[in-house]
Amino acid sequence: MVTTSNKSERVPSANLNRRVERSRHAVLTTAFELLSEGGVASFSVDEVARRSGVAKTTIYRHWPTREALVIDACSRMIAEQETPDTGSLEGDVTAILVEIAHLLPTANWSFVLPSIIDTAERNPEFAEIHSRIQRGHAAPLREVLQRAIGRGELSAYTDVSTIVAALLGPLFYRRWFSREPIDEQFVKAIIKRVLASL
Amino acid sequence: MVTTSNKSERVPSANLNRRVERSRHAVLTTAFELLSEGGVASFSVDEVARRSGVAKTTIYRHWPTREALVIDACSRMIAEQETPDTGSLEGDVTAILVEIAHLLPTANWSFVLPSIIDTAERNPEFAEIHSRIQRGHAAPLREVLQRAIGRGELSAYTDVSTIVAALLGPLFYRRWFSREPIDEQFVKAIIKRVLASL
DNA sequence: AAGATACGCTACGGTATCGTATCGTTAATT
DNA sequence: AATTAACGATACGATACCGTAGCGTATCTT
Repeated sequence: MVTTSNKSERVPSANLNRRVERSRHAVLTTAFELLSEGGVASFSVDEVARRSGVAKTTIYRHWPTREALVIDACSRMIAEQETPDTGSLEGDVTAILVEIAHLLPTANWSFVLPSIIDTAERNPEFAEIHSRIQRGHAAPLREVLQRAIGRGELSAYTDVSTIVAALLGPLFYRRWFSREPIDEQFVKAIIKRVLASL
Repeated sequence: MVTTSNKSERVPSANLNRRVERSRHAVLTTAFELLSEGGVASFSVDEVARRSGVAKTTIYRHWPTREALVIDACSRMIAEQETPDTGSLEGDVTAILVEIAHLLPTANWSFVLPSIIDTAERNPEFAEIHSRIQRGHAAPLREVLQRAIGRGELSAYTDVSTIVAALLGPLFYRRWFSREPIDEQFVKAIIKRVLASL
């Protein structure tokens, strides 16, 4: 940036940022919470102002428009998951899917995701966000599959995308479509079927 | 409330119904169209009135509230699919999945479904509708699997629900989550994997 | 201590929507 | 032909939301 030297290009100081950050953080937290409850559709800046205690005028000083705030709040959902390394493909895949199965009924993002998908269906900005969230979910799985290919545990010609769909699809299906419980037995059954076919 | 005399029970005549049906039909058609475009969230009675040419007052004579109309329009999406009968399980499953794969990128309901799922996440009435739509999609698959069990082609202890999730999940995953194309090669790969494990 | 910066509060104007009321008109019933 | 039922047009009150303006206050910077 700029040196504080001769006259100045006014670098924002730490204290100043602390103040700005306080309201920014309060707003984003509330926004995310509101999003979890009602989805993108029922999200309103007025409500965020009411709940967070931050004045609406202040909110509009940080975000130019409602949509910008929603998008910013959505980005909070891009939660990278850690990639396990058990040594075997089956171990890795099991670890990942059990974790996801555990998160699906409870995690906040699982309530918001349909709303984002819906919005993404008609709004490119949300399509981009959805794409990032999606990649985040699939990333660990892709990695352990690639590693298995590296070890020679899988053929180098394996179609990773298909396997990912075959593994994640059934879980997501149960969470949002058939709304059946996702118990460990189910997860194991899916894994067994998919891996047996490789 | 007056009896029309001793004899008749004032059955609404055909002509009267014709008139009522005309507006009912116009409204429902427009409502469904509007739903396909913008989802449940952006659905408005005023817009239906504008597009359909039916006066808003008339709409409210038939549906007590906006939500009632939306729900009624959503019900139009419960499109039963026909169940094939090729003689073999693989033939039947292939026929069903290819058909779905063909519909997923184009059919109107595929644009609205995320919106319904989102709404269903917090609204019991929509949860019920979603459940019916869902059962409609899975029904043919369940049936051909049951038939296969009947023929002895599958073990009587096969968990049908798991197989359905394993087959439909990957397709839905690609349509709404990873947004990858669903070509015939992919469908065949999924079917092969799942059926090989039985 | 003095000036700059971010904030809170209240109040707008504008728009969209819901659901209702009123009243005149058209179509169907008898 | 007379009556009844459904419809259309307009207007309305109520509410919620967006985004902005004005102005005073608290906090930070120097």
